[in-house]
Amino acid sequence: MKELTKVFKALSDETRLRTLGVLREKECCVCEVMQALEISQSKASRALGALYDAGVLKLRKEGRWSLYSIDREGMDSRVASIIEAATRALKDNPNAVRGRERLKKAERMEPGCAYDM
Amino acid sequence: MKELTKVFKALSDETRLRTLGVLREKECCVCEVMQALEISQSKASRALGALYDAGVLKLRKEGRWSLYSIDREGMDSRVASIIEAATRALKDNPNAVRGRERLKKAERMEPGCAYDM
DNA sequence: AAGATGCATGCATATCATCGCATATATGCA
DNA sequence: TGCATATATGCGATGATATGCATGCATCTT
Repeated sequence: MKELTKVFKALSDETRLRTLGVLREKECCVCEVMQALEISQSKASRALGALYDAGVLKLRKEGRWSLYSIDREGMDSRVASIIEAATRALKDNPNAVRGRERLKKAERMEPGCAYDM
Repeated sequence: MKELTKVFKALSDETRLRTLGVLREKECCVCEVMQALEISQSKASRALGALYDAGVLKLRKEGRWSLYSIDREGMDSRVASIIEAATRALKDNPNAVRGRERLKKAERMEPGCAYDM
């Protein structure tokens, strides 16, 4: 039960949901997420961390990058169907679509982001 | 997006999730929920109210009773698939099962509630 | 009409979440 | 080694949540 509420809590925040919407597309590093969503580095890092803690994402370290992706195989099947429903809901969401648009432009090295919102 | 986060937020609390687990079974009045989950009246009322506000439940007033049930038809399809995943996840959850067990007793104790009439 | 019942809600309060800022850690490169 | 980059996190301020208690309100019963 706790595991379930944890997942729902992770999805209950707009930043984190948008993050999931971007990861729907592909594995991302923190700096790609911050560019795609136009958010600060700490905000992106925390959003990813929360989704990771909830068991939704997996993490792969590569050099100085932390590469996050949806952990489709590792998830409990109950959680998996929730995440699937969530990502499907994000498919046509305008907000999520915009995030994925910006993701295409995002590059892997973009320091000291001034975005901060 | 806001609608989605609202639904997830509604599901991110143990009391509310357990409430959904009970409603999975049948339409319930507030007093049945409070007995099934062994929680206070105000807690039950608020849990139901929050799920209602999120668009997950519908409400039918009958005499002095407020009868809540999962609004399967009225829900947005995106939300519906999330709720379906959630209720499926609650199907075998021990905590949720216990709630439904107690719900059966609650019926006996409150024959005026729901059902019949 | 008076009392009981079922429910919603305002208030006070305790707990928790969010976020920017600054900083720590780890890695890579010259 | 020294410096830049990518990420994580401690801290503090601000805001949001959860919940018990008391009470208000509508409805039913007698």
